[in-house]
Amino acid sequence: MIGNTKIDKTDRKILKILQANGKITNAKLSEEIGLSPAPTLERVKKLENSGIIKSYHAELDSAMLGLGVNTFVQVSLKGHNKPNIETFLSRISDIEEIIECHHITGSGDFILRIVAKDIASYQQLMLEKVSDIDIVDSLQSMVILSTFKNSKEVPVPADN
Amino acid sequence: MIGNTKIDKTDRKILKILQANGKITNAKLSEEIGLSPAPTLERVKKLENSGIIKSYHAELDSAMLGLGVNTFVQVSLKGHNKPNIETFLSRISDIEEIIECHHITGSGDFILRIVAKDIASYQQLMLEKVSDIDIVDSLQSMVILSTFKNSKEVPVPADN
DNA sequence: AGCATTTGCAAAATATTCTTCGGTTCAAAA
DNA sequence: TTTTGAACCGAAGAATATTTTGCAAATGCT
Repeated sequence: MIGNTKIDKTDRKILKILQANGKITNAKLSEEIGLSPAPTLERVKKLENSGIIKSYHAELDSAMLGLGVNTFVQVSLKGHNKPNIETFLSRISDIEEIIECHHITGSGDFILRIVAKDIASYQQLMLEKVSDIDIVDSLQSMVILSTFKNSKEVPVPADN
Repeated sequence: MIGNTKIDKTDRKILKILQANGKITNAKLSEEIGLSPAPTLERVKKLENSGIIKSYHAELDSAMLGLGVNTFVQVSLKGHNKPNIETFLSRISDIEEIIECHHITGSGDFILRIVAKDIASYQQLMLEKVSDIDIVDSLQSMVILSTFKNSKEVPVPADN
């Protein structure tokens, strides 16, 4: 067996807190869940080793970094076969402005999440690096005007 | 003046590293950027106080939590006026399964990111809590089949 | 039930890390 | 040249993380 994964109420509390604040000290975390530091740390380590906690990240303010354009793009490929898909993925995997790529059901084949400095550099990126891929059939951009919710916290359901 | 914000090459290194690993110790971070711990911490604090670093989060494995369904939903409202938009936002703001909501250009008015345990609970959520909002005109769900890229790291451009 | 085993926890000791405080260098401006 | 300020370093003290030990309750087995 690789890893046992029983999540109890205390673990769920921990997960909720660490999603909201990944940099909380173990001491404060233990206070909030009503345990002493030692077993608290033990639980966190177990959650990390089991893979339930995948990683920790700093979230930046993209506007302050000069990344003013934020979009979703629906991509359709000319053929939906495996080699085409793999070609597409390998072409976009190195483009750091493309921060998400999901294979989806529905009208398009993929949906991308892209950030860019401005419309000009966004256009350049799309023309030179995405439209350029010859198996790309159609692109539909959705520019984000404003974001009302952007939670880094996923609900943690009771597993029953 | 609120906060001065000059980002140099070292700051960009720090931002890149903290995006990838929000829990790195200040000691290791200082090693990686070639500085001693003291000025490293000073820079991190400055980036936090300026708002460039907004927060830190643990990233969880949603599949391991039993959240097997992951979707994007395009939402069109019946009227695009301000009261309608505000009504819509207030209705969805409390739904924790809706983890993102963006106002967008294009065919729809909003795009949502939703997580659910399974198709049944997803359907229930959509029917009872989203379709139910009477100013919602149309919904188009895109179910994520697989995710090829899900970077928590935004490119940090040189500001020139 | 009775015994052994496991699990979860707390307290204390140790190790690591953070954080602050002078002191130094360096470059730009007066 | 002198001054000023910014950025850095090293060391010391404070806070934190981590390990170890031992206890108690729950669990499993005969």
